[in-house]
Amino acid sequence: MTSREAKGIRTLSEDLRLACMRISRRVRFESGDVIAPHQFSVLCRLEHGPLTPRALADVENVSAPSMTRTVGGLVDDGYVTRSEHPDDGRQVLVTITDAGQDVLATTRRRRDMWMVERVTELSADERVTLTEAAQILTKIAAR
Amino acid sequence: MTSREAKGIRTLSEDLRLACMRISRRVRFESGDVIAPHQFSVLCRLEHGPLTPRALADVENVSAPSMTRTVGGLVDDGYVTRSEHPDDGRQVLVTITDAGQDVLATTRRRRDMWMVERVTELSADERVTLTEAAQILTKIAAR
DNA sequence: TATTGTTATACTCTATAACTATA
DNA sequence: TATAGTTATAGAGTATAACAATA
Repeated sequence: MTSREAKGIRTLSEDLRLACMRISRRVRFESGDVIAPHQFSVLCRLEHGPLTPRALADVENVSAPSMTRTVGGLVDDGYVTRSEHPDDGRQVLVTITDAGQDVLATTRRRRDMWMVERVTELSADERVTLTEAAQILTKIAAR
Repeated sequence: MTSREAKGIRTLSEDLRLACMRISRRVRFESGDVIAPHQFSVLCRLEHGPLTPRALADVENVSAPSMTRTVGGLVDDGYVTRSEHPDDGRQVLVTITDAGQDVLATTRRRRDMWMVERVTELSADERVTLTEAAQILTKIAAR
């Protein structure tokens, strides 16, 4: 790799990072979320099956008492339910409700709408470029 | 616009938004920031000149008392200083210090490094695509 | 009288330490 | 003895209401 290419990578990385962070920030502030970020994140984890508070705390990188509180709030709002674990009396299963699935879908729809409004204003060529870029960015986000 | 194109826009928008938000989240969690997000944001605002707490509160969309507290913390950490406004005895000027400029530069360097590591692993073709995409995403973030 | 900044107070989310119940 | 979950308590960051100083 030449030094010119290395400088290009630094510039590209900086431009990409800044754009992604600015877009993310604006989506969070301007899409009219009805639930808090930490609540949304937990509901996403429960989308494809119940989890214990311990598992939720680990995957969300928060303490067990914090997750107790977060789950408590979601229960109060009717977005999840607590039930006994079938095999282990110490554990609890947290399950998303229909209302929880609804708020998840609504939040995503409103967030996507923010981006749709902007992508619609682009040229067809720009959308082709972004379609290729989206695959690469998705790969970056996952690696 | 055909219905097929509309569906493409929705899918593209969703993919782009998710990738941007995931990248943003990982940068924030994995780049080892030494200051809190709200502190970083305020320091950025002060980068090109002093501002009053009132102006900072407005641009950051927080209350005046919250900004009093945030500025107080930055003063305690040595990243900004408070001084009298030359023309208006009610107002205060908040100015970034050299240490504040340093922490800003360090934070950006570490955040960019996260992205450089990933962009380096891509093919030259993929980087060409992302170079075009970065311009479009920057436009989206600004509009 | 309006504006700037701060203080008083309260609510939320976070944490660590201690406690209860179960494995 | 170890683990899961909760409760007790405290530390940040946010807010609104009230206050002092200045325009």
